[in-house]
Amino acid sequence: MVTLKQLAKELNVSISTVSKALNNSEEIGEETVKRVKELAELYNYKPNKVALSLKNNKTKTIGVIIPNILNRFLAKVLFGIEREATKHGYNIITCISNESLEKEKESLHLLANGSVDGFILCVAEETQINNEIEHFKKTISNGLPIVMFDRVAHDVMCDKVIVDDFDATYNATRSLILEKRKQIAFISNIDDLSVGKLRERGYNKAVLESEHFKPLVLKIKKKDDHQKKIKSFFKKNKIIDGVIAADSSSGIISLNTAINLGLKVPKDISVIAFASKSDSYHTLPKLTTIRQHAKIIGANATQLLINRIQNIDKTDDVKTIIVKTSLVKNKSTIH
Amino acid sequence: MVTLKQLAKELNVSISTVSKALNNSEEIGEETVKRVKELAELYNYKPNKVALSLKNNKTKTIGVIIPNILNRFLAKVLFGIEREATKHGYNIITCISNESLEKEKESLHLLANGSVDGFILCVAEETQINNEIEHFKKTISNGLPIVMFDRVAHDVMCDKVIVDDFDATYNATRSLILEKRKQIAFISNIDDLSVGKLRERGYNKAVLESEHFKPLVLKIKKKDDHQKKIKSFFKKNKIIDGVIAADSSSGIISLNTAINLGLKVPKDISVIAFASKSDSYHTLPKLTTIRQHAKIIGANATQLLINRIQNIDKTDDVKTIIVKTSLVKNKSTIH
DNA sequence: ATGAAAGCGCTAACAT
DNA sequence: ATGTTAGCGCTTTCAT
Repeated sequence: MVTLKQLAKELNVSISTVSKALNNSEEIGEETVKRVKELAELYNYKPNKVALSLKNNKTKTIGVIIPNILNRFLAKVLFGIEREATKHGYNIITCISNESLEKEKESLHLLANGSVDGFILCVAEETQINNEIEHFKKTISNGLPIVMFDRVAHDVMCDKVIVDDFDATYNATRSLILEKRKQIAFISNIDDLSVGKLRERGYNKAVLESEHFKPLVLKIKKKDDHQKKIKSFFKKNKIIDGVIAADSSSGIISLNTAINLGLKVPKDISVIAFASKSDSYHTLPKLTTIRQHAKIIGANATQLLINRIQNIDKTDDVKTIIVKTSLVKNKSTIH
Repeated sequence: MVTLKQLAKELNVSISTVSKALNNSEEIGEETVKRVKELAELYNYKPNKVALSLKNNKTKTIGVIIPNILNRFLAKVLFGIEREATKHGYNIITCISNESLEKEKESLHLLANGSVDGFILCVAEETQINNEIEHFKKTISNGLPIVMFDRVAHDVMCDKVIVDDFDATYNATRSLILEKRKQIAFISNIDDLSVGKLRERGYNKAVLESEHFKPLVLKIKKKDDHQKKIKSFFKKNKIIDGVIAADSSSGIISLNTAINLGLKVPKDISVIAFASKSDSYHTLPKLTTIRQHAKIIGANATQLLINRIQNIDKTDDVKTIIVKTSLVKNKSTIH
């Protein structure tokens, strides 16, 4: 990479002249500007990012810490973050916590050495279970803003972007009740997460407020064989004619298992799941899904963070944006 | 963030003394080292990454450019890259080209300003279609090494990590032939990609060398309705009793569609797809898959790049690592 | 044992 | 219109 120094030497002018010329300063003569720019072009000069970062005490880089890149929702949020960040001239450094508190702490720690201007993160499962928040607070008090999305730590004062999980699940459950379903089950493999609990509560509310209904919940653990669990759940509870799935995998497997057991979908049983569009193609009939608008969540989180970094909002008040879900009806439900 | 300067001031010693003390230099007195370290600990001092990068002319950061983060395989490779990079003290800056040549060029260009020490990338679809390679060559000649994985540009001299796509598909097709299948179809939505073509050729070879067989290929475009395409393909070609899918989506939809059409799997029809373990759970019976060991691919690519950055291999020869696939047999095939 | 100074690449205030 | 200098935070060589 060619530097100002080298250009200056070759042009027999000072470094600052070159710098000013390239930055279109009024001070420099027309002729000189032309010569400088031509040589810079020739050598494909680009200002060294590291030097600029040091000078400005800003890296134009965002640290993103996500628990699991194989989760479609999280991957999509990352996509949204990347796009929005790029739009504003920011790069993203991605760390994957793998749902581990230790790795999350370490990532936060390692990047808090001037590598990034702030963080966007989704709290790791282990962190939520242990309810640890000190590392977040410390980072913020060190002057590095954090924006949390989806799974958030409520006791940390920072900007947040969340989903209306409770309402979404409540409404989805209501819609199955209106289909005159008799026994609606709730199936989840994210019981440990804040959002998993919210979804269950939304389901419970809808079920309990209609007096003829009783909750019926299946919680699947990571190590379980999902297919087996769901199959035996269905066999044991033949009465089930509706499923609300807290995650895409549970939704897809539920529908396919129902069909495997000889049930007609949606005649005998309806299925709704938190899932993406492409997930809905993985069943026949296509799955009715609760869409979380992951890309928008990512974009919102990024905007919040950049605002805070650039201190556009002079207020110190933290903001919480709630991104509304949409219930996208396909053929796995009647209405 | 506290700096050496601040520590020095507070301790009434020079900056270089502090620096040396923290780096366990022999030159500094025991007592001083102790005082310095204690204060550094107290203030949670961390060497500024940007300053170090400038000094060392090394960022310890890798630029990763992937075409699509929603592709499970690519996400998994990214996971492998992140893990291996972290292990070696490297961060990754992720850019998503979105299969666009322009974005790929731009990302390469933007990060070639000292932001990263080298690149790991998977060539964008548009780049492969247009067969553009100048931007890669330019980057390399600017002194930034590139490692390509999966979809590679053969005419660019750089390290590569690829999959044995041809052999894998050939062998998978052979295994269906040995099941005495009569008409094995090949279904792909990645026809434009180098790996898609390799897989088709592997299939073709297996089919053509057994004289009783004829190739039967369905190519799905991005904009198509995958379910409809596959359903009508099956309806038009009732003779199909085996499917080799070049991608997970085609595999899952093929199997579910077959069942939807009343076929028994694997009795009436076998399905094998390039897909991951979790994909195999999205069908009943579980899908027999060709596994690409994405994490290993990511780890290998990272090792190659770090070796080159650190010039551990003094040779200039470029290396190509072929990561072998595994055929993981589940219940969507007989043998 | 400690400190001063130079230099990594850049910008900007301050000379000339 | 052009140049000199200082400084961002750090390491390291070279004084003292």
